[in-house]
Amino acid sequence: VMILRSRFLDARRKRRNFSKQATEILNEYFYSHLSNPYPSEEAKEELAKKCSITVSQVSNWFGNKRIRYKKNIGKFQEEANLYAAKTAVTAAHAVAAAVQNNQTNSP
Amino acid sequence: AGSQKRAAHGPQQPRPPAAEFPWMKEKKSARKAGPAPCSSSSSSSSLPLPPAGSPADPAGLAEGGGSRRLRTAYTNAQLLELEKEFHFNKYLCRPRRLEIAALLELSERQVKVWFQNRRMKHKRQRQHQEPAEGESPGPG
DNA sequence: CTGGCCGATCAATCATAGAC
DNA sequence: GGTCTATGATTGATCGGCCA
Repeated sequence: VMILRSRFLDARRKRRNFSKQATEILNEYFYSHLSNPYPSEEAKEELAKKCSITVSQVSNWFGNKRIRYKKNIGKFQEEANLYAAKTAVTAAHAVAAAVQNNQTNSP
Repeated sequence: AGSQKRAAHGPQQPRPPAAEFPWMKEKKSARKAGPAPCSSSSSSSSLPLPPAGSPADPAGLAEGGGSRRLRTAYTNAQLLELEKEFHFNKYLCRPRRLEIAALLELSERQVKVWFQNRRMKHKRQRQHQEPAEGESPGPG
């Protein structure tokens, strides 16, 4: 019975999935930073802007994504493959830049 | 000494990092949660009595390092009292906390945590209210 | 050294949207 | 119309840093 549902005041009553474009952007970031998928406050703001959602929603998305990913890595293999391929190109550029930076900055 | 990831050079290996990074390991051991608010005249379950829903009672087997304490589902009455107090002051002093804890049969720690989380939520709600003034629940 | 607060995060759960 | 999964939001509780 919905008698004391009590939750009738929560916002999660009616939620809507993010746009395909937003999910794409978030996933791209997530899988391109799989070694440390913890965007900074600034990065969150940037993502929020690009996805047309709030910073809190970005935080929620990453929080859910991290937990669900590690709880079922196998389930995300396909997705990981998909975005890994997409980010592979970008990664190559990043590596190149890193090498350049590494040479000019040796420990 | 940089922490470069061990990326195998497999041109024909579109295999994802599949590697398990530190963040994938579980954290927050989450040990205790209900240290019993030392109730003298209470032989019944000191734990937050489960509502009609009865969200299970795994607390029974929550001992020995390794067990995960489930999130305590506070009752409507407890939340009501906590919110009432929060409306009165956003911060609690120790004496007051003691009272609330005893009254709701919660530990001081739980009351403290509840207020902290509440304050954070309060702050968050202001963020979506200040930037935009036109707010209408719109029953539809 | 102790204790409270803040900010971020975790982990479980709620409630709904979507697939079948 | 109903079940099962995917997904966003909520929230009790923890971790680390800061400060008196």
